[in-house]
Amino acid sequence: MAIQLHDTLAGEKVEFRPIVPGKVGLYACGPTVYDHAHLGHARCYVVWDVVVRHLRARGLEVKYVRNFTDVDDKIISRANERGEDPAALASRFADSFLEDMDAVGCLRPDAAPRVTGTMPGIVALIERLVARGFAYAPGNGDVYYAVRKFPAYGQLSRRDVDDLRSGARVETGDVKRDPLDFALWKGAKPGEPSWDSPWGKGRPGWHIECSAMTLEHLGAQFDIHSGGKDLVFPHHSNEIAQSVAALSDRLDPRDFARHWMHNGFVEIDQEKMSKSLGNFFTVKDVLQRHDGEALRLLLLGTHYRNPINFSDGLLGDAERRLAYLHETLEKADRIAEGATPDEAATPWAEAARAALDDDFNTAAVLGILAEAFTAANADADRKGKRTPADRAALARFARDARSVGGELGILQRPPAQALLALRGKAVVRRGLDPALVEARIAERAEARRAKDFARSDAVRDELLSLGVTIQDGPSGTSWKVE
RNA sequence: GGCUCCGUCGCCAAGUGGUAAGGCAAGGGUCUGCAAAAUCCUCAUCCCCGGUUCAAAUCCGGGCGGAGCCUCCA
Repeated sequence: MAIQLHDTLAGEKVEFRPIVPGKVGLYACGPTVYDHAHLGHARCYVVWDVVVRHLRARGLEVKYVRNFTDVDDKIISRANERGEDPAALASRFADSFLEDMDAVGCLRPDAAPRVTGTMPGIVALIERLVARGFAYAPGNGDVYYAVRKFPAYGQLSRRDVDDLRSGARVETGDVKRDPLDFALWKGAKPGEPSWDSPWGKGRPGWHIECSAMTLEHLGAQFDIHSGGKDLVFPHHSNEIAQSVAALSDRLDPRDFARHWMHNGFVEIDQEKMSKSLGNFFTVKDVLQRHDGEALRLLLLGTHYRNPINFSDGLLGDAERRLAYLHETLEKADRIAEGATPDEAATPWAEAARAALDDDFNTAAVLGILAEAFTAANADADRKGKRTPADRAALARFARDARSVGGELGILQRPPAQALLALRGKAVVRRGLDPALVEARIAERAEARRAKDFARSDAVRDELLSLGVTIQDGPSGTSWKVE
């Protein structure tokens, strides 16, 4: 089954063919670590995580590289505001980022290079660009890339250099030869961290780091480069210009990353969530009150290229939906215990994988899962004698649900544990005391034994007013919180 | 101004040439001491107008509405 992906450079969906059969090099632009991760980061890295998981599930050996940008204007200014060392601040937020990504179920990348650890590579690449005539040093300690020298500039974003020029900001006293030229190296200003270079002390520009890090970890040419839609221009356009000019003689944009994938934004009230607009939620804020797997489920409910609106209500829906999935799995496990599933995968699991083959259509997969879960529930609740075949079918369902779930990065915890975690967050949101709830339920059980239904219903109503819903089942009464 | 993209049931959301997945909500059953949960049934012709085609939500043209990029940004 061929994997299709929407390639920004091609402008359409194309068949994915690894450069080296069986192997994939994937680079995702990582965060600039000057603050905690927000939901936009969560979405983006959850998406690339699914890409990695699915490619691996299809038998491909994936090397996943995601960098940390730990040298940057904003890091420096934030550090100065707080009187903190920039490196320490960046390192602190990098740790915070990893913690958040773990919480939403992302696998760690195979390599996580940092700009501060890539200086020799960056300097070498800039030297090469200067030597090949694509970059120039005006003599003030800066080095710029000469955009006009690169014929394919703007191809990724389908922009014409002359159109860009008319909109470009021209600063007075600029040392750039062309307003579009961008900095590869910035001469050090007082009080800034800096590194030695042939042009004096300074630090790299924003874009060159990725060119250097991909070269170091994935080679001159690799399969997939990914990032948020907002990086198409200028960041990724500039990366192409740098890497291709430095490393390819024929100057073909394809000689860097074969394919480019970009994810859509998380929006709040139909507006892009971003730090500059101030309308962002950090992952930590959200996970304080909600479960990471539920957030992940919400993020996977929309195709990765489309915008996704975020609200508490939608997250609550996802949370209830996740509880349903785990409850169903728990039920299936209980019934199927000890049964041996058929080896062959269910048709729906194959359909789910096929949906992932088609540009990682996670939303379609969730639709397919929904039908499978409904059917499993119907089976599990059916009255009467259960045959070995019934139990084998549920065992197969549970196995395949976890297998498909594994490609999405969900449903990997034991259901009971997940349900407890979900309830735990709900308890926090409601400010409830679980011991008190349990005590009231015991009281109600006693009333029910005595057939005192008036009293039992009164207890139930009381709990309901606290947001606690109870369910009487064969093995006792369970409860959950809205 | 240039360049991308989007507009599908009350809400969320797949589908991008072959006659509208799925979820939530809603209404009606089953189950239950009553509930809850689960399950079953019901529930859209795809922003508007033209065109291409045997056939269009899907392609083309024109509107209207919304978003993004062109400056830091996932």
